[in-house]
Amino acid sequence: MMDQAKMDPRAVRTRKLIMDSFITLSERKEFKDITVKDITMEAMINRATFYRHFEDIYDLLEKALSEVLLVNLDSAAFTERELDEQTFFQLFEAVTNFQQSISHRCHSGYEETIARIIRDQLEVIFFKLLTKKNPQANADSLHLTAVMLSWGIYGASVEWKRNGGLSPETFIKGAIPFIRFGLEAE
Amino acid sequence: MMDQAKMDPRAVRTRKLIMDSFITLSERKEFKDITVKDITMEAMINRATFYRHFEDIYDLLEKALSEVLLVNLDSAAFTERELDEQTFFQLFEAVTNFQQSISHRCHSGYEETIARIIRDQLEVIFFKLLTKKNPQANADSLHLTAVMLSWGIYGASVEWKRNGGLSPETFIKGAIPFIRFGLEAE
DNA sequence: CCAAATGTGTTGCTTAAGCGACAAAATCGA
DNA sequence: TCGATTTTGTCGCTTAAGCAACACATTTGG
Repeated sequence: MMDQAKMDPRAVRTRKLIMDSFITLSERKEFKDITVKDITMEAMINRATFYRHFEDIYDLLEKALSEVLLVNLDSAAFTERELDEQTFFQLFEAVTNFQQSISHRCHSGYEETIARIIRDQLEVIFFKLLTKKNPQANADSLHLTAVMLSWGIYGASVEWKRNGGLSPETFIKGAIPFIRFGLEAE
Repeated sequence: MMDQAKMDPRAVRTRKLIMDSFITLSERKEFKDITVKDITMEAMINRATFYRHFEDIYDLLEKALSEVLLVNLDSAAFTERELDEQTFFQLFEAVTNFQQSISHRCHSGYEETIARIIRDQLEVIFFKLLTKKNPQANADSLHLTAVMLSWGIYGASVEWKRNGGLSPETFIKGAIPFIRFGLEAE
C-alpha cells in the first residue's frame, strides 16, 4: 500500500499504536467487551484521537483485521504471480491461517464482518490476476468472476473448518481442477 | 520522580522514544559516532523535535545515563532505608553494576561525564539519608558530607575496576567500618 | 424499575510535533 | 590545503494530538 506514503508520521505512529493495542486487548477479552476507552488507555492516547482515525470500534475491527489478513495474504507478492494451481493452494492456505489466528481471540458474532473482509481482499487479488491473464477482457465480467472466486474460496474455508481433519492443501486440491478448467475455458 | 506527572503524554512518549533509540544505537556504535539525525531516524521523529527535549547530544547522554543509573540505584527504595552497612553494600553494588552495564557500549572519552552523573545521584541519596539520621544538623555540613561520600564511593568503584577479581561486596567491606565509625562519631 | 455509573461521539481551544529552509560549524576527501 | 559534504542548531508556519466539557445512549445493580 502507498497508504502511509506521504502520511504524517505522527498519524502513522498513532494509528499503529491503536491497532497494536486492539490486537493486544483482543487476546485478553472478546470484542464485545472492548471499549474505546480500553483501547485508548492501552495505547496511551487521548480518546478523541481515536475518532480521528476510526469511525468507531467496528471500523477499527474491520481495518485491524484487514491488516492482519493482509500480512497473511501478502497481497503484493500474490499479485506478482500467475493464476495457477500453486496460487490457489497458497491463497486458500493464507485464508485458513487467518481464520485460525483469529479463532483464538473471540470475535463471536462478527463472523459476517470477518467473512466480508476476507472476501474483499481476495476479490482485489483475483481481479488483478485475472486482468493480467486477460488484459483485453471486459472489466465488469472480470470483476464478477473475481467476486465469485472470492466467495468460493471463502466458502471452501468454512467447509474446511467444519471437517476437522484435513490439511488445507489436500482439502482444496479436489476443487482446483474444476475451477481451473472453468478458467481455462473462458 | 514526579517528572512525568502532569507532563503532556505526547512529550512523555517522544522523550521515551528518543531515550530508547539512543540506548539502542549506543549498543551498535560508540557515542562519538552517533549523530542527532541517527537518533531521530531511529526514533522516527523529526530532528527539530529532538531539540525541544534536549540541548544537544551531550545533554541526552547525561539524561539517558542518569535514567539508567536511576533504575540501578532505585533511589526511592534507598531513601527509605537507614544509612547502615547493608545500604553501603548495595549502593556500591549498584554503582559497579551500572559501570558494567555501560562498559559494553563504548562511551570512551566521557568517563568524566559519567562519573559526575554517578556522583550527583549518590549525593542526593546520601543527603536524604543523612538528613533523616540527623534532622537537626546543619544542612550545609550534611551536603558537604554527602558530596564527600559520593566521591568516596565513586573512587572506590574506580579502584575496584582496576583490581580485576574481587566481588563488590568483599571489596567494599574493608572500607565500611571506617566510614561508619566516622559517621557514628559525628 | 429507575437512578447512578459507564460508554459514545462531538466540539473548540491549546500545545507538541512535523516540515522545510537557513546560516554556521564540523568533517571529509583529494 | 581547500572545496564539498555533512552535521548542527534555530526559525516560522502547519497540523496531529491532548484536553475538558458536552449531550446522548447503554449498562448495571439495588
